[in-house]
Amino acid sequence: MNDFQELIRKEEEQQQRCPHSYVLALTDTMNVISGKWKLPIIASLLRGKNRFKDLLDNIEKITPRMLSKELKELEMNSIVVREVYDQTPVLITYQLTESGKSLANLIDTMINWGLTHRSNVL
Amino acid sequence: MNDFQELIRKEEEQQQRCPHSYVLALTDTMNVISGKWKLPIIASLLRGKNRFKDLLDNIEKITPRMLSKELKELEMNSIVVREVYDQTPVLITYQLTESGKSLANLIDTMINWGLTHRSNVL
DNA sequence: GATACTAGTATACTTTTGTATAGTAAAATA
DNA sequence: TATTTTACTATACAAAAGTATACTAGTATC
Repeated sequence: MNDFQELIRKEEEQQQRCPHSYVLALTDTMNVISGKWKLPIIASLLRGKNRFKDLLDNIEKITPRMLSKELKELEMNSIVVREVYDQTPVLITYQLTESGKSLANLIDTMINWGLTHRSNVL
Repeated sequence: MNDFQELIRKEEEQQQRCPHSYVLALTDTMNVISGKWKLPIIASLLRGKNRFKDLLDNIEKITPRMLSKELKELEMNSIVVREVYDQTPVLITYQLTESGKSLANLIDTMINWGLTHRSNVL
């Protein structure tokens, strides 16, 4: 293959690749939902559990270390906001942002794919 | 809290939990797409790359070990079928199943969530 | 005053996931 | 005959992710 053919091939390849912004968007989404505890935490928050202890009780087998770590990551990714109510005793809540709440649609799509896949495989 | 109250509380909690089949479906979906290389492989297959070498060349930095390992997992999960054409030299292709192809919709949903999230965060 | 609850943190460890590097067998090409 | 191509496998290792267990500080309750 000569240089010209190689150039053509590369250009064709470029056409087939999806835009870089799509790759970034997909990576962002994966970062938000991947790991053992992200989706259980988000699902619990969608159901209205919003205190540390609520989540700890609601999510089976999660340790405080993991819950704390994951909540921090979700906060950094703007999925969750941590709010401190300066009462006595202090009350701390974790609320989903708009982006966080909008994950419900994605989760639905994932559940639907999973259900269809199960019926395909049988 | 007495036993009756506890019972009521548990029943309310049950109502809030999503059906077990949904949890299974979501877990299935996560298993299919999680890991560093699953989505790049699926995306390449969607673009028509179907030989081992094609994928190896098309997916930046993947090693043959990982490609082989992931393709086997995708095959076990009925996302991909490996076909051996008994020519000489032998030709082996990896094709997406219907379930595999239908991941394109899920990927689109994920990209759209990611794009919206990026614009929300700015 | 002792115990319990909330909201976590600290340390050490195990398991899972991914990487680096080299090698194989069968056929095709130079 | 030597090198290249396809389609992988093998071994060892490093890094990331998750677990187990214990602990803390502040307040509240018995």
